[in-house]
Amino acid sequence: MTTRSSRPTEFELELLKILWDRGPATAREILEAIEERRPVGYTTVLKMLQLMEKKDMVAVDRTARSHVYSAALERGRTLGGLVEEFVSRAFDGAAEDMLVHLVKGRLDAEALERLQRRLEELKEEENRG
Amino acid sequence: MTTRSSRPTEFELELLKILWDRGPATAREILEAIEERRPVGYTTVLKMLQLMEKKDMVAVDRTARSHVYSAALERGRTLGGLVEEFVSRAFDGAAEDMLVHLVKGRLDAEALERLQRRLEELKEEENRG
DNA sequence: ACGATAGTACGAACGCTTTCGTACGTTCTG
DNA sequence: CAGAACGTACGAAAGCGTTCGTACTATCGT
Repeated sequence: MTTRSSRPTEFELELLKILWDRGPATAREILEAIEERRPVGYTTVLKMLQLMEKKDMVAVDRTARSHVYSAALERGRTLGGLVEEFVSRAFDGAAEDMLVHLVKGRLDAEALERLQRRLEELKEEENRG
Repeated sequence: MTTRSSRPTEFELELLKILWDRGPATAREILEAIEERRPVGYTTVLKMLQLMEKKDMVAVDRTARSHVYSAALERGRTLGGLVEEFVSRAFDGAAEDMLVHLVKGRLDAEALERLQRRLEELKEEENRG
């Protein structure tokens, strides 16, 4: 029975991405990472982390005075779940329909080339595995 | 000045998709379409449509007693905007990273083939346009 | 030693989406 | 034509995510 990995909200995902990128961090460090992009209060971040702990989205090391938080959800699985949900919500699960939108306007010719190569690799993997 | 097409919420998108698929419809018809999947109250749907009218997401024809609603947002533009937002939110805009998740587990070998052909077309379009 | 600084905990409120009850008007039907 | 059935309008509240103020405790510097 696979663990019911809960769906992170927007803010939760923002925090998780920071933890995935930078590894374990204190509330203040996380705050500073967020503040590079937008203003936010320290207690807001802290509260969020506390709520996420209750949801088992982050783990906390309380040995030091400044608690150290780390992501408790696996990156690939979490993002995969979000993609899955989004495709189902917006395209009734038709991943290919989404692809068109993804390519249109977002990828130039070079990116398309790279993408095609990547697909070629994935296809071979699929043929093997 | 590109029109600020507002982002539909989950429920709003559900209604829009029904209108895109089936064309103009009354509240009751829309209700029935939703009820094929989940229970919902008639006035809930109606209220939603009224709110969406205020946001210019649907247009209403009030000539008949049963008002007839139709989507006021263009399908491609709306879905494209949602994709854009999602990729930016979850992958910091790296559409290719998302691709991997999309392909993994969701697309089999045949779908990959189709996808590659579709990409080929898109690439040619891009070369021209 | 004690004021300043930095940390945690948490209640409370706000905004947004969703949901429905209720009031009221119109149309159909026997 | 009276009552049922069907339709719209809308206030109100519940649920959720986010935000912050405030209270409290621990540590640091002089």
